[in-house]
Amino acid sequence: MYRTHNCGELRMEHAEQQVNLAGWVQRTREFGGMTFVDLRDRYGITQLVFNQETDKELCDRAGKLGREFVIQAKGKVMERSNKNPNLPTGDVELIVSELNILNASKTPPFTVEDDTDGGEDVRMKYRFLDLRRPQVQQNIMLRHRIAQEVRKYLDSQGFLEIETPYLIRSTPEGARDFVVPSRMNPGQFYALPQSPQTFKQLLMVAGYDRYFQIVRCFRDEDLRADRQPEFTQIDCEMTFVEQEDILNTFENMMRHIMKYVHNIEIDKVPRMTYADAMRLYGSDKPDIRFGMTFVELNDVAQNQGFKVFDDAELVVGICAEGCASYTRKQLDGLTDFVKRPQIGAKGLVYVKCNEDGTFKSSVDKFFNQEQLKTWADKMGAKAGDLLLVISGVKEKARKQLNELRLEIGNQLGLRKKDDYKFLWVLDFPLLEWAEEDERWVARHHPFTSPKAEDFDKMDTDPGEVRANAYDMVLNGTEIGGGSVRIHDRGLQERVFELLGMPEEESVEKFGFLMGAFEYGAPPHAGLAFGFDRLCSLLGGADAIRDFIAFPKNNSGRDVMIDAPSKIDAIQYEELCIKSVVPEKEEV
RNA sequence: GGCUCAUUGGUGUAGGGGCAACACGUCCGACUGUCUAUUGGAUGCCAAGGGUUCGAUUCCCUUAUGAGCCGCCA
Repeated sequence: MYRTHNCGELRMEHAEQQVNLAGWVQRTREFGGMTFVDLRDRYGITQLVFNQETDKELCDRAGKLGREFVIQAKGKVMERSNKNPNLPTGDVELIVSELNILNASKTPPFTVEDDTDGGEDVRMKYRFLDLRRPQVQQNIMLRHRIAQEVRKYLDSQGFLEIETPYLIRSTPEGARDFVVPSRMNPGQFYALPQSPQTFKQLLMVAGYDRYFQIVRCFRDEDLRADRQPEFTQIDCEMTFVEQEDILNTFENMMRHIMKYVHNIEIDKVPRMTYADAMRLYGSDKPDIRFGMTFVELNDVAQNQGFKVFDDAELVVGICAEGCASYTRKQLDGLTDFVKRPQIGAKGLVYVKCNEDGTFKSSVDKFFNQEQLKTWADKMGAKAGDLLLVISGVKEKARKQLNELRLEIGNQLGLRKKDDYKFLWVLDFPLLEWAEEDERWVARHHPFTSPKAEDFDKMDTDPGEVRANAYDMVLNGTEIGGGSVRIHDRGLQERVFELLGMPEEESVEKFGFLMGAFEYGAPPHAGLAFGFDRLCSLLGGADAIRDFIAFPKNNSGRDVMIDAPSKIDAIQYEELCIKSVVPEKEEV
């Protein structure tokens, strides 16, 4: 046995005991005839002490230990004369009698501690060192905990964890596929799954009425801080259930996770329709940690001579409580914020509700005090508040005001990371108009069932058809979503028709599923959670990278193992493929 | 596909048309109670290529790499 205890466990009660510890040298402190060594493993740090008076040779060897050396130390646990209240093990130290260097280490390029001096780049290149840092280990451990609680909960509810294949066939809808050439089938390719969608539905047809999987998914799209080319989903599907059952089951899953991971009890998760979310927050994933909901001002702000408003489809505002004291500079800052090309607003109208009951606005030329008061009343503003108003085409204006609302929320500190507010968003539209292809595409996926009461709109007004689809939102981030699936072949064919997919094509692409649906497909529904994202939210971070042991960078590269890489000519030959990368890019 | 920013020692930053500053780390030395120990000393030529200039790390262009965003991500 290399160790009898770990580096985070020794306390006063262990005093006088003979123990063995093993770990990494965090740092050494030489102090004349004494040497202190901080020994670290993932459980904590314990101080080792060497004294020249006791054993000069041993003390000298300890002084020569470099950072990140792997050592084993045997000795006696003693109460410290100078205790360190900052360390859980700070009451004791190990008086070392035997020191074994298990492995020396090159000097690491950055310090392996929470407050590291290393930048993002070096840390990613030496990810194995970065992963030694306590903070990163906390993240990885949190991920483990959440995964275990998910399994515990779903198992308790009768869910079966079933694996599905990674080498599948390419499907037309959705994101770009990663493809894998098949050596045994020249000229043909597997695709890596964007999600196990069709397989889980087949499992439902097969009678495994409660399925889940914590599973890797692959999408070949451009990346962001919260997007990786391979990411993990908690993928679930249930048979003989309605939307309500799904909502309850998975709301309870989140309740379970919050309770056992963070010891937080969450209330009944509120629900909001997609239409309301758009109207009140301008977003399909509203952050309901704070109010500041949209108020539409068309009736009080239009037709009073201000052309910008009169020409707009929508005039909509928010009331920022207590912000009437914003300076000219701050207001200009907000205006610049919404005018940034990413947001694209033409401008921003503000109204300060002064303490004396008067109003000061950027449109005083066009509106008198009385008129401004009707705005303030409509928005429930009181003295000291600031009204911010945007106008334009409905959808765009809402999107812009949403960005502004979130920005103000940030500025006012209303978006606390440890304040967890869950929300179900329901009744998403079934379809979305794809400008580029000039056709309707499934907003969720093509197996999503339309709401029965909207069936008659499918031919007349496809854009208005709502789906039995739902998203779970946490603090303004979509953490999961799903739908009640179509289990009727006739309805499925009708949806494919709406999507402009001819029968031959749908049979070619989804024939296996359609075929299966002819052999007794039960009603079923499901959803999937973005596991990495959930971990990052519960860990209080923005980047999911911090919660993935070996993430990829912005351009999909693993800088540690330097992937992707070229392959040998022989591999091309075997796979019957040819690279047509232009010369200059071949390097 | 587009936009923005960045690239200075082992690491993180500062600087600025002629001398590269600070901190951490590392190495050598002092010190018997430290725990961001303290203390004395040592340690870099500014991503690459091209241009402007008497002179470039600094200004300009290109490329590469990285970060963030828009498009994209059912």
